[in-house]
Amino acid sequence: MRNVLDRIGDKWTMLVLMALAGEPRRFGVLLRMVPDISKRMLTQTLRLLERDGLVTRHVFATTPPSVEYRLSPLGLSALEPLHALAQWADANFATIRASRARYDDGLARTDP
Amino acid sequence: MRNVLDRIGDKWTMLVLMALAGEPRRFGVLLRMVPDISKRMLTQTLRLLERDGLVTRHVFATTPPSVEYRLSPLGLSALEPLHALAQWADANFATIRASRARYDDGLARTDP
DNA sequence: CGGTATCCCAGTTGATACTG
DNA sequence: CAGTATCAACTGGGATACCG
Repeated sequence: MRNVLDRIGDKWTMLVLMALAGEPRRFGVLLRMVPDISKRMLTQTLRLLERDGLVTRHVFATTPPSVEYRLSPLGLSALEPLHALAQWADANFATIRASRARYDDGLARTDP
Repeated sequence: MRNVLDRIGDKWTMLVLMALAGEPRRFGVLLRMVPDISKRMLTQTLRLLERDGLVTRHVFATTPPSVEYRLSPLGLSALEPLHALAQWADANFATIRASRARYDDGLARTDP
């Protein structure tokens, strides 16, 4: 189970999964959708998701070639708990930011 | 939001949070509960959770001193989506393992 | 007991360049 | 377009030692 959570919890997986929600996307589109991800990391993340069976890869023999990635049913099912988490994060973002500011301020005032 | 998700998605946070579910725990207990975590990492994780307001720290002036950590209401609320995710991981662990094996086997057979 | 301070290596990532 | 290859830089985190 650690293995599964580790994959989902890595820096890019969740973002990629969410970028694939709804529609299948092409490589280049994903690259533009996920902020700051590099080709290298996008490729790696997609391969790992494919390996885990969360994403499927479809190559179209056009020129230039286009490759589409889409969520498998398993990948789709993962989106539910992931959305719940994202919603939680979104709902409590401000609170957490405030808590951080208070904490950091507390350190700053007692130390210098 | 990335900042929030990054914290939750790191190697230890989720494990520590879940170890704190239900009861408050002392430092040493957490150290033993979370497999393979070091003092250094446990301390760091707890500080970050405290900073984010998910965990509160309570010092008891006994000898030797004891320190208890407990989930704040915010931390408690985080547990819900986290449990949903853990349940998903648990439910699909076998499927994913199988997918990985199939994928790795496919690579192994076509390459050597 | 519950930390903090250092050191340091291994693995991850970003940049860059090249290819089918 | 959709990758792969290579290499340097950065960083997480383990090991270890010491402190209140």
